[in-house]
Amino acid sequence: MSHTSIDTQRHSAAHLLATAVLQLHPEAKLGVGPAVDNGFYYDFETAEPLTDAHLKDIEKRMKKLIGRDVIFEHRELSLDEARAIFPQNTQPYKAELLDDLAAEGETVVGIYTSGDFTDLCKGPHVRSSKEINPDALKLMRVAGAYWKSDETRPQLTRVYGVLFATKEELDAHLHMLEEAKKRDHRKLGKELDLFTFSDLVGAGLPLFTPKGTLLRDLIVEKIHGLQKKYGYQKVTIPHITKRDLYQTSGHWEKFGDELFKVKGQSDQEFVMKPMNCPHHTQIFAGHKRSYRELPLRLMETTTVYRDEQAGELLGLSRVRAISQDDGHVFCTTEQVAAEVSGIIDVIRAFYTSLGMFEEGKYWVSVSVRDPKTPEKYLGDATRWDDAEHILEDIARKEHLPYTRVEGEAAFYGPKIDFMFKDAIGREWQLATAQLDFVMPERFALRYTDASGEEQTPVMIHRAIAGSLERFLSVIIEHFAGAFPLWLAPTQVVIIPVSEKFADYAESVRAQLEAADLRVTVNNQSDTLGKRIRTAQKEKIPYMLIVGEKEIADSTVSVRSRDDGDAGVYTVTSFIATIQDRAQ
RNA sequence: GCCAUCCUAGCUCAGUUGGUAGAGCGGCACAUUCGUAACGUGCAGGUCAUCGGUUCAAUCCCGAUGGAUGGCUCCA
Repeated sequence: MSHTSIDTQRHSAAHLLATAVLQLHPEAKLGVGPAVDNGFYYDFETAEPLTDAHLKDIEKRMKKLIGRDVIFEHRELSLDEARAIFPQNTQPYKAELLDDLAAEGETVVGIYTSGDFTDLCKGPHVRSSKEINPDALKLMRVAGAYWKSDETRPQLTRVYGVLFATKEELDAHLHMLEEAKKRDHRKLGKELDLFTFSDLVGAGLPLFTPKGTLLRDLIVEKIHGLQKKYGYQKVTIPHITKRDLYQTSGHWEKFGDELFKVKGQSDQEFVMKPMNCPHHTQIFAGHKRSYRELPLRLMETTTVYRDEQAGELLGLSRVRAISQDDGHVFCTTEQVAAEVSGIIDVIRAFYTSLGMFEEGKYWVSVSVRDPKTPEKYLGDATRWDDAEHILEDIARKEHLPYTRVEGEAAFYGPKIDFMFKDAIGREWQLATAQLDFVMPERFALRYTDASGEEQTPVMIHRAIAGSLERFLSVIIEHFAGAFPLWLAPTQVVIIPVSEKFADYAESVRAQLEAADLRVTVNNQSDTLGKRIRTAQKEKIPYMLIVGEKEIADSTVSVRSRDDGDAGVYTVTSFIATIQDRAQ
């Protein structure tokens, strides 16, 4: 009977994992092995690389150990005693941890022994391995991981396992992973024909099909509609620029490696734009500005290009050509709070329309400086303090579920980021509002205030969907491809029972199109059942079946993607029923 | 970029312990004209990711490159 917490069991399982690996690789050098969400891991450096093929054997050995009633015993040792157990030559990582502890002023360290395995460890642990349920344990995969998460240090092999209290919980977890796989946007993007990749075009460069492009346009139009009353104006900028722009903005120094370089006929070197803000500042700088023009709100949906590390790319979630619904507000310090509130209004309205703005489905990061590394941020400290306070105040007033996260600020200012989860719980930043006191200064932006003095405006960067690619990946998974009516690429498919009713189908199509609905007719010679199945797999919200019965009184038989048979409607009453949800 | 695994038809996947390959779905043709999740028959479609090496012979073994996946690092 176990009275220890599942986290304790997971941590102990990590020790058993190390024990099992040492049986196979007595020379293995050990890193660390903590409990994590749903399980545990341990990092190893072995002479022969550990691979997935070894997992079965290791898992079997772990289960054997569990059955053997291994007792976990705790001891406190002096540093020197511990160093004798973890000598530099055979266990350099443990030895380094001991050095770290010594540097922190520790004089005694905790040691746990379980069977013939001894580890440097604070605990706590189970008393006996029997407290762990072997049927609820599974090793999942191996992965590389840098020692101390530092890419300049050696890379160890990390073995991940999951552990629960019961086999039922393990099965439920594995089932959840299966379900998540089914709604993976990479799979659905292919099945629903939304986007594709080409080896000839390159990694991280998605190609959007007509349906995928429709989705993008619908999203962008929705955002435009919601923010109409906030006074944004569309602008257009070229996709390349001289490097001078980023040398002035400060981006060159920080992100030079990730810029795509472009050369023309002259020696002049251009770069693909990795962001739009510097360009937008030059629109502000285009002529003398008065305080009467502020806030000046510019926006544009446009693509930026970033040479992301190859290993970082992931479907649409992380790409090299990133389409942003990017906006920049130039305003006075006094206007900042109202402007940010307005942005949050739009974010709230937009995500509410998708059912994603619900408690527990998102959280908000008030991203501020890391006080330990002030050199990473540009601009003077007082302005930073003010800006961070403004954002936190707004988050509080707007009742957002926010957390202050140190070290997440951009180098030019603090920000509010809206974080949403995908199908398997990975979090993605979508909407954002970022304050910037630095860039206006660097570009020497000025406006004339009411008393005729020149002043520097504040700049606010904002995105509602963020990266359209990332946004699409999240909503494809959120809806498992079954988009709400207004977002469905095809909203209605008309299925005539047989070819004899094709003319009627066409007349129904014309009526629906006149009502601005996106409609297709499926006239293929497949059976009715087959065409319904096809529509269902394409996740088209409504199927209208028309045949002899319907022609007689100008009706359609409605089948809903989500609820099945929905009854008979006249064409006009069907349109009236769905029209509100269709736009 | 790093570690590991992987790449066979448009898609999902079999297969060959080295003798140049198959299925289902999809596509096309014919047939069918059907009442709420798969009618039937036939055909087309692959230098087995690319390039190089070993070999009498490579889709299979080795290497490089490209791409994908799971992590790590990074993310304006």
